[in-house]
Amino acid sequence: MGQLDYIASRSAAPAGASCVAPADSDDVQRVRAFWRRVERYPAGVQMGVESGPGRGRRLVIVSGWACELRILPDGRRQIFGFLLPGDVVDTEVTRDLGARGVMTLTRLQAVEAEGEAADPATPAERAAAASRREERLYDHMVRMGRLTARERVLHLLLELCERLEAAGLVRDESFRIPLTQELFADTLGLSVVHINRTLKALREEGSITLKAGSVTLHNRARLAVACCYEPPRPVAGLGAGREGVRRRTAEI
Amino acid sequence: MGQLDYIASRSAAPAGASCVAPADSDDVQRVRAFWRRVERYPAGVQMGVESGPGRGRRLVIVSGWACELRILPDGRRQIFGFLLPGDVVDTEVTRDLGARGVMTLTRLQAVEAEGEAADPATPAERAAAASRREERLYDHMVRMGRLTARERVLHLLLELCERLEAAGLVRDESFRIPLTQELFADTLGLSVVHINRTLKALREEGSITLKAGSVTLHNRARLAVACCYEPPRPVAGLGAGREGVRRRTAEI
DNA sequence: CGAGACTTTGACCGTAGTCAATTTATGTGG
DNA sequence: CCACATAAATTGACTACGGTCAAAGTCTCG
Repeated sequence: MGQLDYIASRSAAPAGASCVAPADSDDVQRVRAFWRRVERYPAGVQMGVESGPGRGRRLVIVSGWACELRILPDGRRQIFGFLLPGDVVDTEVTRDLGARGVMTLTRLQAVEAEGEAADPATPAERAAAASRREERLYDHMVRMGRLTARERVLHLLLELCERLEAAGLVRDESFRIPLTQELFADTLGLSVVHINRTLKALREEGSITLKAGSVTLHNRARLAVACCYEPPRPVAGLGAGREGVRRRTAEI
Repeated sequence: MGQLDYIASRSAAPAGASCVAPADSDDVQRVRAFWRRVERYPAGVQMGVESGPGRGRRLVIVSGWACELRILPDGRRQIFGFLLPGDVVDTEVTRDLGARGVMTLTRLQAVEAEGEAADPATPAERAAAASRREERLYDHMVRMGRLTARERVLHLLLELCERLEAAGLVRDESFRIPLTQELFADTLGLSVVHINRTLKALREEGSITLKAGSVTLHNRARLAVACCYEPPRPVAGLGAGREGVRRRTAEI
């Protein structure tokens, strides 16, 4: 992911900065090579359905959002999670149909991840990424199974903020969020109307600012407590005991 | 998993069958060797917390149930899924604390999976198992996010039936289920009281029989339709297109 | 038989869903 | 730059699914 980092830091440079470096420096060559490999997708399309030789690829998102989802036969829709810049879209698993689809939510730029050998990510890094991804699935289940509407929204926003921050896409606790309320609803297992009211309440109580596709979270620490959000553990860390185990596991 | 199969078919033999094979046959030796390796755990304990050299092991469940779960700071509990005979408990991931714990629900027997080399499961089989596991996580999200209480219960029962059937633990569409209503509730994101009423309704409408820790599903095909349950796809299978993609992905 | 865990039931409440109409973007073509 | 078309956001009125509280009934096990 060295190249992505490189590009990211580049584009993060102040817009007005003049670039007067020699046109054939190493950097310039690398950037050009990078952008030549970038693929573009429009918003609202399903990824990874080309069943040709292209399937089974691992794409790294450079910019834009996508989501993993399933649509039930009767039209109900469930979104499992979002794919943000820096995340890997595994087209292999994707074509696994009924189970899970991947859909772009915005225009998207992505580059194919190099093969195992050339991949700058170490096996340990890959494993860590997979582990974090799985943990996000668990978080999402907790959200839908045990949190109230208010908590669900906050919990999701905190996760997104955290991840976008890692991608350098958060400035002053605020970030762009290309989600309609319908997408929120299908993600959190709520109705659009209720999402609307919940957002309204959060705005009115001053917890968040949300307009024109940008969110600001006011006092993340407080919000995290309010919705049982725990930031992803650093790296290793040994497990602590947990209470609350019921004694008898009787029959039904 | 050849050994497990072997044992399973053994214990499935009619209870009254007399065993008069020579006491030192190959089979007998193998069975004895197998049972010598079996570890036993009581019900209601957290697995994989021993942080000694034992952690990071992969145990295959021989008999009994366990579940993966998380407990929130305020006591709310969410169960992510169940581990049944034949499933692998990955103690490695387990000690990853706050994220996910594994708790036995009954007395449990398990054997340590052999290392990569000696493991009779091919890499492809392992991958398939991992993929099926992930798919179950998606199923569970759909359950909690988009299904009604009635549907959630049916959907879960169908999944368990399917899996237990694969393990040879279903007879005449019925199987033993060591879950309290509280466990059901914490799995499906509902309250105990509501689980109770939902089960009552399902019983009264004749969809299921449920008593003394055994369930019978009446007309699985019909029930599957009633709750949008799709049995796990065979193996490969290419993805079909899916409709319902919204046009514009506007801002919030 | 008694204790504790589990199940069941009733009464009542509240969060979230549904339906439908209105308002506000966000485009798009002229 | 404006008019129109369409997607998205809002809002109100009403409903209902599911939660909470509390009490009583069952089942198991020591």
